[in-house]
Amino acid sequence: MPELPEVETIVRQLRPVVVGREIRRSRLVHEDVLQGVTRRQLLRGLAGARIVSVQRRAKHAVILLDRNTRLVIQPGMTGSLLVCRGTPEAEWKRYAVLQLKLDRDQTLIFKDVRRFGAILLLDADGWEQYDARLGPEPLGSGFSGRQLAEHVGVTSQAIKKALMDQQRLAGVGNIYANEALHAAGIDPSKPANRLSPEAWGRLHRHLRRILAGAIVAQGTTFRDYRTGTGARGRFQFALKVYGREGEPCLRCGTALSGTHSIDARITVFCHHCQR
DNA sequence: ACGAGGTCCTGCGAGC
DNA sequence: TGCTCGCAGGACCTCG
Repeated sequence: MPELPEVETIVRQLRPVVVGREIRRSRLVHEDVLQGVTRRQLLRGLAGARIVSVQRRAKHAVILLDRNTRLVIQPGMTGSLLVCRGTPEAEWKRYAVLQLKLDRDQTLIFKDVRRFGAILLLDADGWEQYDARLGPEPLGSGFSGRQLAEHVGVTSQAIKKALMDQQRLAGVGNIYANEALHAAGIDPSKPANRLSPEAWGRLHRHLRRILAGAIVAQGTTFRDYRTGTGARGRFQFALKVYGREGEPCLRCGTALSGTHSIDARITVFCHHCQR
């Protein structure tokens, strides 16, 4: 389940390989991942285009083409973006959704087993609207605890749900929301608008620390996630709560609780440390 | 504006 | 051994 650190890892690896490359051939295997674009429009939009840059926004990879259009890939839960030279291994091709043959013998593959992911092709206006619907980047320079509170703390929703709302804050999903709330000692079910300024400060600090650390570790591979070269991340070894339901809290020893009561997603927390 | 719940899709593992 | 079923959940949708 690629979140901010996973997608950041992927785009950092893709960037040196694919920037400047020309798309020679495109193959779209599944159309159900297309959003707001038809097969014909996509293939025509990609044919012969040159890749200008590869960026990340929220949990999405954004490939800028020399026609001022952007190929946006949302990996969803099980999506991976992979590059290789020559022929990709069979495992990559098996669940390929989109395969791009580039010059210099490079291949870029978007594979997605469950196809919860999405592919968009946006013009400048479309991108502006897309970008505007996403909240601020938590690792952006100048992103403060105060800004976090202003964007996330304006709702009575559970803080965990609000944290994962991409319109309020970009890039945080279930794993890092669980981790950050535990590190900050905040009850995931607490209404977001009831956090104290001190709590926002702690959450801001720990969220950024955890996201940055996860990028260094090249992300969390729980099941499907792979880096841009097909390797596993290493942050799963640094997780303090996610996947540790029933095991002792590493801070106080209390058995960690697990619940699906917030947004129907697994929430793991320490009822002793998180108030 | 909120929570609850459904939808998309497939692999995997638990349980019978 | 072989089957069914629940679970994993990002983004989006409807309903009350």
